[in-house]
Amino acid sequence: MKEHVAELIQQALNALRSSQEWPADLSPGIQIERTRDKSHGDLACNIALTLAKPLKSNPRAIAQQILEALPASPNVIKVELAGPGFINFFLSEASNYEIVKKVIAEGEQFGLGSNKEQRIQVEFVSANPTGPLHVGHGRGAAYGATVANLLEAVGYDVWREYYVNDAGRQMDILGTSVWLRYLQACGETLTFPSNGYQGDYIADYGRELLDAHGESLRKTAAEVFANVCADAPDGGDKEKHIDDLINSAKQLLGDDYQIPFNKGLDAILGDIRDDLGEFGVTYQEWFSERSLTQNPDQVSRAISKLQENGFIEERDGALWFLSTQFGDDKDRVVKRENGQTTYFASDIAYHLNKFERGFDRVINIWGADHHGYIARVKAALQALGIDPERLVVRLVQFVSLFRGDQQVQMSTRSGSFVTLRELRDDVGNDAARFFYIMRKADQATDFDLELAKSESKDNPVYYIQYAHARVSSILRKLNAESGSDWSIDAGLSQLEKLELEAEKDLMVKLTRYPEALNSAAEQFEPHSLAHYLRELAGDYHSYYNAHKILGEADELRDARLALSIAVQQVLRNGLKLLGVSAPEEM
RNA sequence: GCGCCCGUAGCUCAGCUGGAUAGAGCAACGGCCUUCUAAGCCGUCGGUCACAGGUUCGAAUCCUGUCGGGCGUGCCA
Repeated sequence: MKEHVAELIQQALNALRSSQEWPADLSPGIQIERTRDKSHGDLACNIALTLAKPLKSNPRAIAQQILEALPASPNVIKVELAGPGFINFFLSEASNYEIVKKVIAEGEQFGLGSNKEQRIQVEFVSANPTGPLHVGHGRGAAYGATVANLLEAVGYDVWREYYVNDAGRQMDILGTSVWLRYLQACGETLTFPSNGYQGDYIADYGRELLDAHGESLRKTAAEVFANVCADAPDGGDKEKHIDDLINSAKQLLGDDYQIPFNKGLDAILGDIRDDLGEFGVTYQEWFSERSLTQNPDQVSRAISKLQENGFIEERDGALWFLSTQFGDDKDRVVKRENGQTTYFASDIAYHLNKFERGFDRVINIWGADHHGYIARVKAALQALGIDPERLVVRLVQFVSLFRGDQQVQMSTRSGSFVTLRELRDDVGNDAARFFYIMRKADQATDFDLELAKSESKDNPVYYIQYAHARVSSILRKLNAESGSDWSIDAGLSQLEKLELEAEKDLMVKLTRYPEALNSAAEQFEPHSLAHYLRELAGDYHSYYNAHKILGEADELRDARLALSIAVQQVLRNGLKLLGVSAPEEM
């Protein structure tokens, strides 16, 4: 309908231009808005206000001219000039009924966009596979999955990807931790490094390794700790201590070092994958960081490419990427003095790889603590000749858990963090998915566990689901009472019986769904869709409470049922995109 | 120090990218069930949009500064 009215305005402008009254090169963008106040009609256009300056004329006078040039339309019953120069459109009742027919006809397809022929990659979560996901990762998971769903819904070709950091020192620490636990399981006596992974699950992996491989990987504690620097509690350096242990493991095990390393990696990654799967979060690809360095070595190639383009400089034996030339705060090391490439170098290679795979746009969803990386990654893209605008980075802020007004203390360091799985077990997947995305992602948020679990209108998830279930409930009762003397077609042919203000409001709200979906997708802001659904549910609850459906005359009953089913359909479509179930009964 | 994000009702947050009289939900107070689920509905109360300037027909929204809060700022990953 917005498009229709915009078209009317466009025709009026064309007419005014061709009649020589206005300059021909005038081509303003036409904005049509929904009015906030009903006395302003249904739709409003501010075109006269924006034209006031270029035309050097009074906005009301311009609006008057447009109004006179406006072609008639069956959908518009009245057009008014109001306020400083707004043109207000009052739509016909019939135009509202169309939406009910459309929703019913399109069903699950209602609101979906057509193919936009653009490929978008969405990379999200990408937590290091060194332990279970915690509630912070959960927000990234819910947000990323929903953004991907929304983009897909409006017509983009979406590729969901998890970047697996399966290379680098952290993973070596993990592999070595697993091996040391294995040695303990074999009966070796040793002091576990203070900087190793302390979690109980690591000890489980050690035991499983013993079950699977017997003592083939066993070395004596004395050998392992032979040339290892003292740990911090013994007055040494914990970083040096763990690095020495890693080297010791690599030397003593040779190729077998891969066994405990992969044991840790596979077990944890498998757990993460299960966790996300249960949460309704799936990927097209789990992209291995290690694969970047293996035939061909894409990290070296990326560095060479930067070098060819003249953005690499050697300093103090290390290779630096001159990111300051693209607005970064300081230059960044890509290859260390010891010859090892940095994590950032892998990141450059990964992003080059993404664009070489042909994605038109790439969206990275990162934790807020990574925001310092945006400038340097964009700098690298620019240096590689890729338009940095094609990379969108969205940051997800932290989550604080509350139980009522009591904050749940969490600290990654002490290992007392709450895992995503614990959260899901506690409040359920639906509430978790919804609560995670109901706030703007770039804003820190409080997650009230008590509220998420409560079965009352205070809980927005239940509130929306309940509206959906209510419609099912009516239909159940209808079937039980009157059997089959009802059909949706009968309802659709009686829509003119819907003359209540509340019914019009509902229909207008339904027409807004595609707009809400589109805007949520393009802005990467799923929270706005969540708000929309809550409003729609609220309108329906009000309506339900004030007006009977069953027991009214057949024509009216059928019309109201059709409207109810349309509302239910939209609620279901929206909830599906958010990853929340739409129950038939509560 | 520098960079990014934020500041809207007592609380948690929206505000359709510059529009008309700033909106919801909690909380508080007062109503509504012999009627399709009261897991709900209706009403009342509540605001110097942190502050000060600027841009223009028009600013919570854009620009500058101040104050206050969060995060980041490794030859770590």
